Amino acid sequence: MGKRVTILDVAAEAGVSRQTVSRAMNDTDDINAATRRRVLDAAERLGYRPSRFARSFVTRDKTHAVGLVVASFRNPYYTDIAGELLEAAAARGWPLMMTAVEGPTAASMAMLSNQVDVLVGHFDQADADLLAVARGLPLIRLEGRGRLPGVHSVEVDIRSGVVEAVRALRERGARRFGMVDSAYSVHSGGAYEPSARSDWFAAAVGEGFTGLVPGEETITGGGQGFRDLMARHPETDAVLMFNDLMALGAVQSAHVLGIDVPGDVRIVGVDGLALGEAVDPPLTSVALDRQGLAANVLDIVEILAAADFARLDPISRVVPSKLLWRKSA
Amino acid sequence: MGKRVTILDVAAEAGVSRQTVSRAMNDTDDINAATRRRVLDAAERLGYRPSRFARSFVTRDKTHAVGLVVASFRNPYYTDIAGELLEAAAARGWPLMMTAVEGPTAASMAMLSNQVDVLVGHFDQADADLLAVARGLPLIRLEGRGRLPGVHSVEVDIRSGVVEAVRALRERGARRFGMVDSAYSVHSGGAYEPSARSDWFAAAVGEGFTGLVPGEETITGGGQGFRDLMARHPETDAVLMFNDLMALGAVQSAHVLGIDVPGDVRIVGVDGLALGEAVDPPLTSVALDRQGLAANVLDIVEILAAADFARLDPISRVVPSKLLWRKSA
DNA sequence: CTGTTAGCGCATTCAA
DNA sequence: TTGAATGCGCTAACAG
Repeated sequence: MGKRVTILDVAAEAGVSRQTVSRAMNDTDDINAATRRRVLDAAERLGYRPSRFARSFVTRDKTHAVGLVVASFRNPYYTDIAGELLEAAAARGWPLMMTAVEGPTAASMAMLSNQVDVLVGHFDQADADLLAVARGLPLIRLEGRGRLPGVHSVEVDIRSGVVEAVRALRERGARRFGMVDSAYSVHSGGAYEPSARSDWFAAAVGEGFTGLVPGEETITGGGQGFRDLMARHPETDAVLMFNDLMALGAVQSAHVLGIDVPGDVRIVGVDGLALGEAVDPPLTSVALDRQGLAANVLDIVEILAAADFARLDPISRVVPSKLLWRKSA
Repeated sequence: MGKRVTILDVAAEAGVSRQTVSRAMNDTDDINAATRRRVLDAAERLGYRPSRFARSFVTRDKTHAVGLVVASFRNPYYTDIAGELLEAAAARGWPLMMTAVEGPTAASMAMLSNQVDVLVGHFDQADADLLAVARGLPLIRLEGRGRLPGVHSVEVDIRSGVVEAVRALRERGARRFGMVDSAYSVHSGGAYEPSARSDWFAAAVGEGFTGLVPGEETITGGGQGFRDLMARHPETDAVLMFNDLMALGAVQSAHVLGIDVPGDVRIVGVDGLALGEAVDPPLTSVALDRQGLAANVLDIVEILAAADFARLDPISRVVPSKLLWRKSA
């Protein structure tokens, strides 16, 4: 592990000053072509590569390095959002870095915090805990609300979409509503606890709510939950699945059970994944406006950048959801 | 937009030396608790945040920053690989950065090249072109072969899996083989050109090859291609779809056409996406060993890191594919 | 426990 | 077109 080859070594090798090497490497025009060639050859010979740290240190250009903490790459919900963010960031010319965490995030965040200017993600932790591991970086919480200075957020209004979905389902003749909820809850200590989503749904439905069953947040879990629901409440003619992944499983289960969708039962998912097109019939869904989400996140980043990423009071945005009416309901 | 708050400002504000500020910020233990408090308060008051550039510059620890160029986040094929890589990198404690490119990659690569030590991706360009935009960084080509120094690669052996699939299909009684190929080809100027995958399939099948039709590399495209194939060659009883995404569409199309899978037609995809579980029947697939892929990539990174990311002669690895036998064939 | 002294490797002034 | 000086902001090594 020999010493690093520096600009000085190249300068000596080529018999020029280090500034000339710098000019050659950065391809500026105020340099003799022959000199450049000679320098470049010397650099090649020595295996010289400029230190990216020294370079970014000295140029100290304004960066907009966004660190994205992705909960899971197995779940298209997150990758769809990541893709949108990446695309939007690239369009603005900002590097976007990602890390995926499936367990405790502290280690990943510490790693990222040395590389970026701001951290974005679907964080579970409380504001204070987040701030503690963020090493002074501002945070943008996705689908949650930040209260403390330095914790900003972009919320997603699923509720209005759920309400609209119920209204639309009623219009089409649905009378008995059931839901398969997520069995997972951050706050409960293992026991199932109805999600906010299920509360909204129950409130919107009012009369005619047949039942609520929990299921794992997977395709298989959704299928299982749907079977449970239909076994306990066979009169159900409209089902809201906690998310599209689970709804995919529900549609598949309906096939197996000989239940016609949407003839016998109307199925609605949440998220609006592109994947909803993969099943027959294509999934109707309370869709998240991902582009709007991404745009809002980057707008906040822009504001933070203008303030040199100082600890500003919380900036909060809300992105409405929209009903994506396909064939399953 | 004022001048940056530096460690010196904080030192002055707190009435200590800059080294003490450094100690307080980095939370080392050789510092008096009261002093640290005072420094931290001063830092907070001034809105001080250490320059990550200066910090990484001066510590100059060995980094293993891997830059991943992802072709598309809409395609689970790439995100599954990205997830695997991310997970494997995190396990080794390396930051992994990603960028998604859906058009020309030069701009993205230039951006990334300032942030990472090595570039990894499914590159379309020729070695020489890659090297030109990589600004001296070594590259790892996924599912391709590097020939020039500095261009390493991890190839995936789909061929053996295809051959094995054909053998297994024959064993189960299949006699007439068709394939829906990808209509997309880098090298053709727009015209359809059979893929290598289709050549292997045709060679493995020999007698009994009914037809080859192109389709777009999407769920819908796969469904369309499958319909085309069955319309032209209704005697087909086994179909290889170019990839799983297209196979998802084929299975869905079969439903619509009243074709029983695998009773009437056996359908095999390629890639082994987790998504294959989403359809009924679950997809049989020539699966890519993603973990093997990720491990090999990181092994190469490790070798490169040991050589300070110099331009080494090509390192090439090959990851075998394995048949994932589910229910569609 | 705290302060002092030295760079890290580069690009950006300036002169020549 | 090239070279000499200067400093970016920080931490490591040593001193006190």
